[in-house]
Amino acid sequence: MKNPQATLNHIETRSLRERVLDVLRDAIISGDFKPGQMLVETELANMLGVSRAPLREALQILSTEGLVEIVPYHGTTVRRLTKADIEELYSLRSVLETFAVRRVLEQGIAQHVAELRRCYEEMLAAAEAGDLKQVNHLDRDFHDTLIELSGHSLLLTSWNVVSMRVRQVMALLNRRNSNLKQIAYNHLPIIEAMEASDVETAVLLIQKHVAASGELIAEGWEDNQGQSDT
Amino acid sequence: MKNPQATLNHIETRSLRERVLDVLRDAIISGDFKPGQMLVETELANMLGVSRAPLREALQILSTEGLVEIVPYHGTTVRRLTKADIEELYSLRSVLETFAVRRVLEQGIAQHVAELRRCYEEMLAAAEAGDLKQVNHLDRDFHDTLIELSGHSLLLTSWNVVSMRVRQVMALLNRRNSNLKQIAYNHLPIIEAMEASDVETAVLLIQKHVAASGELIAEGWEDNQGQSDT
DNA sequence: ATCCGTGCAACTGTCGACAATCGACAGACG
DNA sequence: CGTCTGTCGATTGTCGACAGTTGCACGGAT
Repeated sequence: MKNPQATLNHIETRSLRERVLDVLRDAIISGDFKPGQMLVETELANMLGVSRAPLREALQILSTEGLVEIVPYHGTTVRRLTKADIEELYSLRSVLETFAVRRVLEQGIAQHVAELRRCYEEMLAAAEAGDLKQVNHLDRDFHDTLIELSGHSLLLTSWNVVSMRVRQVMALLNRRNSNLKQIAYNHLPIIEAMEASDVETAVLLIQKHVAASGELIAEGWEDNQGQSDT
Repeated sequence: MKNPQATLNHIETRSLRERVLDVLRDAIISGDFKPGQMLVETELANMLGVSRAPLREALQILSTEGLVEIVPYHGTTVRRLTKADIEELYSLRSVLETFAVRRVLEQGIAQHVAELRRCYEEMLAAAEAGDLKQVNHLDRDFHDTLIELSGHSLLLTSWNVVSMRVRQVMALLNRRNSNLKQIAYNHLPIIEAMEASDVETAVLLIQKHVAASGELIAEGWEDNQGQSDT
């Protein structure tokens, strides 16, 4: 291809199933679909302008990802999030991230940690600009990057499931924009420990980091938080 | 209901999708479907006597479970298992089981560990009877029980994905029936450490246990092991 | 002989229609 | 009045048919 025109973006060639999947997942993760909400197939299909076949395939996938609950002949609902779920979510998250830290440091490629620092710098900048949304995004990015750097594809897929639901929790909570800079600062010690290849300190710090936000959220969680009334 | 008759067991009411899913999953896990093998929808549908709709839904699920690979317009194949996959599988498995051990011991309910010992006793009995299949089954049972005892449902679902693929690896390898009793004995120290509530020893032992079998398998693994030639 | 289009066959992707299932409600019966 | 039973509406489960895409074999031009 000889650059026939500046750039013309790819036309959507992904299957309907995948596009439907993305739309629904986003709606759940972003909190547009509330926990407990009924997802009626014919309704959704009409809304999205597709037939029920690809829609159902997408729902099956969401089910295995734990985002929706399918009860045979009774319909699909957005999965409810109990306090116990939150506890499980953050405890497993801690385990996975700990594993990732160890793995990244075992490889000992300094360039990797540099990428984390770049995340941090951007997060700090966004925090100073008071951009809550961007801070949240970069926060996610930081943790996603950490997992990716481990170069462990199976870990990554497990992580994705956990990560999505964490995002859902955050969205339902609309994190009161507490001290943004503090959020950014919290990541610094972790990076520094990793730069120093101090595995045990890094592990301890990330566990504390995850546990702290987990407890903070679980503390004020009502089991019917952000729940649909229908 | 006044016990009209002793008991009559429920008739199969599960959806076709679920039943198809189980059949396909078993075929893959047991090695009947070889890695790389093409899974043609129309063929499978005819074999199973169902239409393609529920079949496809089952395939989508298998895809998210990592057992098959769906390439748009090109078909579905049983996922290949490379040496790197095995390494990832066993390393994550180690992490998950370690987490489970900690969690079980934190709860400190002695009755739980007793259940593990029961598994062990049965395994030993089967080993002495020279029943390879039963030993393998109880080996699985031991590790599944460990996870279940943690009472962590999210961990359990993550585990299931890992566990299934471990079973697939074992099936493709048709474990040479080495010293069966040795397999059973290997579990004893873990149980004893747990009974003594010696968390760190138990963790160390289970990590060694998993790492040992992982290395043993990865060592002799050809990347095209048990692969379909089609 | 090689290269390039063209049609074909084998799939997968999508759709609309029909069947099966369940909960709720109303009505019959004791 | 309570219990059981039949019916109904809504929703999911399943199917067969059709549309779209891909790779490949075939044939013609160079």
